[in-house]
Amino acid sequence: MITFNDKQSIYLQIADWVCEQVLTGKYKAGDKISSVRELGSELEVNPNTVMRSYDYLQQLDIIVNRRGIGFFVSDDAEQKIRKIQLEHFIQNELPPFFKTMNLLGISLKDVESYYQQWKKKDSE
Amino acid sequence: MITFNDKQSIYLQIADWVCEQVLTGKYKAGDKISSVRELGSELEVNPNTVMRSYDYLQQLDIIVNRRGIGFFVSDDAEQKIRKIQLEHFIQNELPPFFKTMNLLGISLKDVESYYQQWKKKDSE
Amino acid sequence: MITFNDKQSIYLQIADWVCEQVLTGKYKAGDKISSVRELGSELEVNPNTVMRSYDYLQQLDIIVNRRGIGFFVSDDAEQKIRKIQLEHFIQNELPPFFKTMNLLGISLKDVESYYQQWKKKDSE
Amino acid sequence: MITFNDKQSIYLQIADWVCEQVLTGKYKAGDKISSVRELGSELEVNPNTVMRSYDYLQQLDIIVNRRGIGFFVSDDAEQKIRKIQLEHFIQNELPPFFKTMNLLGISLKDVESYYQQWKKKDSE
DNA sequence: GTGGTCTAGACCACC
DNA sequence: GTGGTCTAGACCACA
Repeated sequence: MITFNDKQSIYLQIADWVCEQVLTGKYKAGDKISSVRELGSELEVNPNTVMRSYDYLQQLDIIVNRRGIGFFVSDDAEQKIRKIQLEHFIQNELPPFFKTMNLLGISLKDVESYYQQWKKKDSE
Repeated sequence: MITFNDKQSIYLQIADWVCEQVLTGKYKAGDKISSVRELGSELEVNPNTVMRSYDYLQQLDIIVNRRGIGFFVSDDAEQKIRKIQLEHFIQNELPPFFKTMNLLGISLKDVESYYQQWKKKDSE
Repeated sequence: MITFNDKQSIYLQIADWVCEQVLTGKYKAGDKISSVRELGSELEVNPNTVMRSYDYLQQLDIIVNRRGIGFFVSDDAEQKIRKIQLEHFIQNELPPFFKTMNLLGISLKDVESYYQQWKKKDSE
Repeated sequence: MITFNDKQSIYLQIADWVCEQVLTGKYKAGDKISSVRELGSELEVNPNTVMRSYDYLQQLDIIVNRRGIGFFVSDDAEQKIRKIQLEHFIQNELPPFFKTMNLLGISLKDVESYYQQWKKKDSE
């Protein structure tokens, strides 16, 4: 379901994955998300780790907890995620991305052609 | 000389910085680079940390050691760096970059306009 | 458990020892190996030194790390080790060995008789 | 003239090379060997380093110094070298060599075939 | 002067 | 509990 990356902590990768489900519409506002135990066993990860992801998402008001019932996608989750990720993308991802492009002599046209290739692969 | 970032370990940032010096031509093939002690005191960092960077670069054949004399930029350092970084960029940076673009609904034109802004800032 | 040799750095001797455990089947693919602290106190060596060994083995894909859990013998560790050591033996050990044999006038028969003696000692 | 190896100190490699010249008869008992400066510039090495080699060989009574004239191969140099190297070979080289053979499953017959190959190459 | 190794001890994030 | 990084300081061999 997720293939984990070694360079980022697992709980953040799980949180990102949940956000992705929201952005792609697989999780909608008000939906109940998998329980900590479910997701833990599914991903072969310690439930504590999943709990940490949910804690993190809860702090960002992306999910809410109803005691004894489970975690639910909050009403404005999608907007929140969009806002947070867009900000992060522009401030923290684009500048080093552009810097690397410059250093390696990669033009926007090059990026565009890679983009076309990637879209093909992705749609397969 | 370098302003360190909290998200990556110092020794990797030093290694990256050395690579940047090579790519921008400030260090050329055969040049002696600063000794671990020199660079350590210059960056206000422990010499062991610099040593770790140099170790790392040596494994990649980007720098070589001459016993008792110091570290030198290897002959094909620039090619090596270009190859490694280009590969990394295409395989590990572009795909998640495109994925995020898609998720957030950012087009290549958007990226281009950010690029123009960034170039202005950079040239100031 | 290991008696260290002065001529090679400790961290490399530890790495070699781990490889030996794999080659002799004491560690099998997927096994968790001792934590850096465990092995450090067992060998009366600083944990950092063990860490350096593990770092080295990890670069060779002989062991892998699971975040927060420990180091594990990688699936193809034995093959990797065999390949690396065989290559090293043939390219870097045999030629000077033969050269010395020639210079000192030692024949293969001589070597064989020493071999028989060594096997006796070893089996005691 | 010599291609230096990174794993051993240069002065020992130079000393080994001198011994080799004696064993192969290129230097004979009583011969004057290259001066420290000559050999230093020839090998592109600091004269101090060559001096250290000569010091080392002098301690072993393999060469002798005649003040103001130079270093000379001592009368029993060849025997001395043979004795020292043979001892070293049997005590320090053979055992780990046999151990590696065992671990990697290499037989004496394998070694013999490699030996034949090596002799061919060497005689080219 | 150069690197190379090791120790001791600290702090951190993560599982 | 796990590894990962960094510091401070020491000692060594080498050029």
